Amino acid sequence: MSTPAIAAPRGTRDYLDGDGAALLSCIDIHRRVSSLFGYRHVITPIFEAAELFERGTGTGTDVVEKEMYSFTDRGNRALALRPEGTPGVIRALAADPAVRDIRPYRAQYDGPMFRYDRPQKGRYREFHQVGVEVLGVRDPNIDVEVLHVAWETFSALGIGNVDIRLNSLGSREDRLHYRDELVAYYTPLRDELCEDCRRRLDTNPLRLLDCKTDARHVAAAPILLDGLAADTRTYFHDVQEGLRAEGIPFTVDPRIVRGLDYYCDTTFEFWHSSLNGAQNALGGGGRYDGLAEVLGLPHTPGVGYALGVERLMVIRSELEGIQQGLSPSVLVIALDAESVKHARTCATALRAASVPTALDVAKGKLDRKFRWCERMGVSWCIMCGEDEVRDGQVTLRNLQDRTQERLDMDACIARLAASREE
RNA sequence: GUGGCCAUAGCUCAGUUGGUUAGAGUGCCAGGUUGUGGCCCUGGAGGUCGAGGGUUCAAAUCCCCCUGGCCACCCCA
Repeated sequence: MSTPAIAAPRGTRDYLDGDGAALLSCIDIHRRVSSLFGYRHVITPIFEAAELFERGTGTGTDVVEKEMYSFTDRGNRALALRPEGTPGVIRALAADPAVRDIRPYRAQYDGPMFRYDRPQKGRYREFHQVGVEVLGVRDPNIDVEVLHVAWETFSALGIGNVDIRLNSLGSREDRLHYRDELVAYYTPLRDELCEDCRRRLDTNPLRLLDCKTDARHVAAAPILLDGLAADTRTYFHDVQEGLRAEGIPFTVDPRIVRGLDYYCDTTFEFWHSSLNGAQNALGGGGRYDGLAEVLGLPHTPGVGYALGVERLMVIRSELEGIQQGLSPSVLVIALDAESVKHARTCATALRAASVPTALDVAKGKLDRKFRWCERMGVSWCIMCGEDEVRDGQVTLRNLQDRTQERLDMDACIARLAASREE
């Protein structure tokens, strides 16, 4: 009693009971949808060389500079818990001789990510992402396909009204040129800017466009899209045409610049009205043709997205009628010690017929067992006692309408299997 | 990393200007009822009042600090 209990670390959470099912349900749906589009599972380490993110994600980004879980192991290696999935997936795929020349290579992934940030609802230090990457091909139709997979995932999750915000950052040269333009525009205005913006002007000028307080300056600022070279402009145009042809709605938003260094050309975010704040996104992504080279790997163009599972869950929890996974749908109860064997046989047969079945052979009052079922969402009970063993039958009770009947085992199984399909 | 609100039973919450044994509802357990749960009755368990320190004769209550949650920033998923 004197030792204090150990709590879960700040910003982490336990997924118990229905929450665990809800998390897995989102991940399962994304796996199913992306598999339908031909995306192969890629599983990469949860920790990587810290340098992978310093070079890939970028040392100038908050994600790497302020939020990364970096540490050295007992062999004095500089490692980091992954703050995002893309660099690891690119490292694995672009380096592997068996797959790096398969073009395009469609990859899907999911799992925990880590960022040292101040926790809030829908924002944790350990959180989960699902995502895809397509490597090896630079083609607007691939960008469209990636957005299509995301769109189908939202649909399969039952999440409607997703707002796709689309932008193009152009080539690296376009972006550097635009950066200079922005600095030239903002520098004379320095004294009129808010404190944050003065800082951004020095550190990350693209972020000036995110400012809410200096909206009038943002409105008059030069627009990146206007300065794009002809071929990148055509590329962006083709992406938009492709989305229209696919019937995927989107909004072009020149302020979508993304927080990671490696993006070029197409970038996008997924917004939803029930998440607070304009900066709170369901997910995002874009094209990163230069990333592999920055990591010292052969040139490998790519495009992908990542979605925050906890944010998908926030939205889904506000929807009605979403089935949050399966609990056992039947409890088999042995009413006395002599009936345990009969109950076991019955449970085994039900599982063989794919009916989720829990077995209760413990002592205790029947009414407690019924209430246990109620709390667990179990809707059927099978009772085996002296009479049932004698007749080779079971008693099947419907816990919702409180009716029950004596049946042969085969009839009982057929009954339950049929009721599950409704 | 900055600012604001908050923390009492498993859950939802009372708790008077600081006052002696911290309550209610609900849930849980046992019995009334030997193999049948929604109502009723009886009894029971369950609290370091988030942690630590301070003020005081006396702290759930006032002060400090820490931890954690939520909200708004920063930023992102």
